[in-house]
Amino acid sequence: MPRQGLNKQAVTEAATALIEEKGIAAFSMNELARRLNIKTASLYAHVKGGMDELLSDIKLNTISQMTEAEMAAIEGKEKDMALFALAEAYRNYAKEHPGLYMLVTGSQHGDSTVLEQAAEEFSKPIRTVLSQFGVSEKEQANYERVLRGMMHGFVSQEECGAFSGQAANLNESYFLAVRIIAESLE
Amino acid sequence: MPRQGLNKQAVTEAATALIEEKGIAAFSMNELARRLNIKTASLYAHVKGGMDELLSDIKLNTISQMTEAEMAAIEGKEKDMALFALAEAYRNYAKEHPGLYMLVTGSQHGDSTVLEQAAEEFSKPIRTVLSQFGVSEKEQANYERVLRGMMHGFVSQEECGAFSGQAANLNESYFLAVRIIAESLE
DNA sequence: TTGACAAACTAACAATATTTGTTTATACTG
DNA sequence: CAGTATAAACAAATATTGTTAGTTTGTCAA
Repeated sequence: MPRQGLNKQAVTEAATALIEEKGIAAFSMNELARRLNIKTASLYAHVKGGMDELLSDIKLNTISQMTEAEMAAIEGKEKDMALFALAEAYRNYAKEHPGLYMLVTGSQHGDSTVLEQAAEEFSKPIRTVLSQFGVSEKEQANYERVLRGMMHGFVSQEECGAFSGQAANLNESYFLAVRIIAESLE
Repeated sequence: MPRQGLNKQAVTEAATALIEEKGIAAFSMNELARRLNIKTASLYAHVKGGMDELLSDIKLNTISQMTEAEMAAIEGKEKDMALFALAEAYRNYAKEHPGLYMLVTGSQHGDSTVLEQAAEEFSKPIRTVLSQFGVSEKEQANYERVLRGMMHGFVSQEECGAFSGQAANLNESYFLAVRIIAESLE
C-alpha cells in the first residue's frame, strides 16, 4: 500500500547490490522482493522477462563496467606496461565484485544473445593491448585466447579457493603468469 | 512394485550418466528418478544425504578419473613432453565430459571438505610434471598456479563458447599457451 | 472531482528438494 | 515350507523456488 514508485532501474540496482553483498547463490526473487519491501510477484511489473531478463541486464552492465575499468587502466600505457595494467585491472575487478564476476563468467544459462554481445565487448581491451605488439593478426587471435584464459582461470580459481597452498603469495604467482605472456610476445 | 534392487552405486552411476548426457543444468532428482523408474522420494533410501551427497560423490569420482587419466598420459614422459601430455589430457577430459567438468569446477556450493580433498588430488599430476624441471620449491608453487589457471581458464572458456572468433583454430591457441609456459620453465 | 494508469497486492500453479509414515517384495531363519 | 525381518519402493505432505492472472488502490493529469 505505501507505494514507493519503483521502476526497472531501481529493481536492477537492488538486485545488483544483493548479488554483490550475498553472492549469486543467495540471490532469489523472494530475497530481492523482501529487500525492496514489496511482494515477490510485484517484481514482474517492472521486469517483465522475469529473473532471466534481470540477470541478463546485470551481466551486461557488469561487462560494461569491467571493460570500462580495464580501458581506463591501460589508457596512455604501452606494450608491457599496458599488459600488466590490464591484467591487474581484470583481477582487481573480479576481487572487488566476486558475485558479479561469477555471474558473468558462470556458463549455465545459454543466453546466446547476451553471451555474444558480451564476448565482443569483453575482448576489446585485450585486443587494444595486443595490437601494440608486433604480431600478426592470426597470432594476435591466439594470444587473445591465451591471455583471456590465463586471467579468467587464475582469477576464478583464486576466488573459489582452489589455490590453497600457502607457499608463495598469489600476487607473485599472477605476476609470473602475466610476465610469461609478456616475454613471449617479444 | 517391481522392486529392481537399486543401491547407492547404481544411483550414483545413473546420476553421472544423466549429467554426462544432458548436462548439469538439466539434472534434477525428478529426472533421475524417472530415469530409474522409481519415484523421486525413493532415491533418499539409497543416498541419505540427498542431492548434496550425490553431487559430492560424483565430484570426487570425477576428480579421481581425471587425475588418473592425466597420470596415465604423463607416465614415462619427461619435462616438455610430460607437460604437453598433461595439458592435452586435461583438455581432452574436459571435452569428453563437459557436464562433469563443469560440475567439478563450478564453485557455488562450499563443500569445503570435498573441495579441499579435491584440491590436493587435483594438483598431483601437475606437481609430478613440474618437479621434473629444475625450479625451486617456491617457483614450483607459482608455476602450479599458472599452469592450472591456464588450463582451466582456456578449457572453461572454450566450453562455454567464449572463444567465438573464427581466426586461428583452438588447438593452435592452446598449444601456444602451453608452449609459453614450457619455454619459461627453462 | 473524476478517470486512467500502473504499482502493488492476493491467490494460485508448477516444479524443485526433502521428510514421514506405510506398503510390500525379497531374503533369511526357524 | 512357513514366518518374519529388512529395506525397496511408495503415497502424501511440506517448504522453497519462479511465475501468471486477476484485483485492489495509490497517484497524477484532465
